[in-house]
Amino acid sequence: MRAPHDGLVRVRFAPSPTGYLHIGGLRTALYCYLFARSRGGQLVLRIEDTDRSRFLSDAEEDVVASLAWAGLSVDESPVKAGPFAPYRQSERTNQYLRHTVRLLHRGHAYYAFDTPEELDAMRKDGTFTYNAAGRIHMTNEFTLGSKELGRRLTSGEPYVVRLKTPEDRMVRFHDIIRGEVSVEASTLDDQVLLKSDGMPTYHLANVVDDHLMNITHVIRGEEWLPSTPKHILLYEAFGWEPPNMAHLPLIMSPTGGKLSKRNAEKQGIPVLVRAYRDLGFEPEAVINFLALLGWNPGTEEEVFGLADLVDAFTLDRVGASGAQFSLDKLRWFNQQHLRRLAAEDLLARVRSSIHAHGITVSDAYLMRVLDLLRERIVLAGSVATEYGYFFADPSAYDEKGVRKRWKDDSAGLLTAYADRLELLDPFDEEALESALRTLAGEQEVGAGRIIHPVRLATSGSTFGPSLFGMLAVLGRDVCVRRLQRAVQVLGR
RNA sequence: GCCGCGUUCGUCUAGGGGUCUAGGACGCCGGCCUUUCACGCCGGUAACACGGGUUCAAAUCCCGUACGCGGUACCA
Repeated sequence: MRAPHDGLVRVRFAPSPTGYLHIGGLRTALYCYLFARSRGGQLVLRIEDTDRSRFLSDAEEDVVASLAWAGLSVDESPVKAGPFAPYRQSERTNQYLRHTVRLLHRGHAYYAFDTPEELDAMRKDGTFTYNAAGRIHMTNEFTLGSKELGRRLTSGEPYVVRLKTPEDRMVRFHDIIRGEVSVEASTLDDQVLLKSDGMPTYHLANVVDDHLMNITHVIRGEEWLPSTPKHILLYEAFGWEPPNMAHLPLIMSPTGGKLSKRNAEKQGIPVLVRAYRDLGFEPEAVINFLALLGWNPGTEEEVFGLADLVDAFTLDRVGASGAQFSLDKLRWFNQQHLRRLAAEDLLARVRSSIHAHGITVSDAYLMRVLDLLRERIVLAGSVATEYGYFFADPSAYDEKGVRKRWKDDSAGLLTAYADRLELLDPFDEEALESALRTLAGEQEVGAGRIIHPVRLATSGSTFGPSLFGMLAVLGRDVCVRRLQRAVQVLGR
């Protein structure tokens, strides 16, 4: 089955605005993007807002913002317009109506009047399927008679339109990732196409729009695989050539199972794209991680920028089995990407997260801090949280550290060191170190006897970057003040 | 229940009949470096779900079983 539009590849990402963009949704969008771009094709963002009861008004905005944050550009979207506008399904209802009528005329669809309650009751015993065998027991075009049908239709009684599933045949299609997939038509439901509120279901809207928008490749999550045969039937009913299909494996939680919001957050894994942004993750790292979750380049290369991914990506290297999300690995990718940033870019990234924490510092100072921290930060957002002592005096001293490092002679040694710092010139790394070592020599103690308490006093912590580099950045006044304060607080 | 899709180290994966005593990465463990914690470097742990075929030969092909996941809505 070849798509009709030779040459130009057109892919669509079609989220439903029922919530903010999920990390799994971003992965689908990414694969759509990578495939489209790697083939010199186009990417369309289409909003599938046909469920009015679950509609969330700012979800679309979040999708657009999240894609932009991730660096995934689209060629056509509700906010960008294009030759196939509108791109919100709620604004295309006339199309769905028109096509439903077409199906009705051709005998591929029919009117049905069963209420949700009646349907529930039928399904209670578990064996009911609304198909060729089941529909003769229901209230519809086939069981009502033309007079009653006409009456109900003209009197405005609520109805749905269902697809008339063929009785006994195999429905087959080729999936780029899974190969040939086939299912017996009798196991399929007479899918509702048009709901009683006049809106189309996903199935109808999706098929109609993909066709009308010249989509050549449908790339979506595996959860759609079971309903694809119904879509194939719809394409046939319309007399259209189906697009190429590719069903992506699902992202699973670290304990297996769907990476649902509840499931994931219980394990400390954010699911919303905006949460990764707020936590200070690098968009390229998130993208890199997501790309390798289900796809691999066939080489041992792992760190990719978006452009590299576009160059390397092919759909035939996408795996078929679900992959568990791993925060550890994401953090590793984040660190890799952080390191590749030019100094100014790193500064900009950290500056924005620092501002978000209400801290103000000069770029010059922050740059010096970053020189010290560059190799150790995993997350831009962690500079403000884990290395807060560069911006404010420590509010507490690590308890375990105090027990281990604060000795009887600490107060005396620190006081002596503080005195020397007052006079130190120049106040730089080298001078700081030699002053400390000189003091240690005079007092006949190991340098560590001073180094550790000094770190504790100036940072509140037992670990961190090179001590003397840190003191130099902090500056004379801050160092002296913190040393004296620690002597006061920790005493002896 | 029924339908569909999957199954290589704990995790992401390479491999697609002989080159597999199964490779890489994350994690974990050890060592080196070091004032600390990281980084870096060196080393280690650890996998072909099971059972039948096919074949001279199977992680690779076929069938079955088990397990996992998805679907089974007037949700997408």
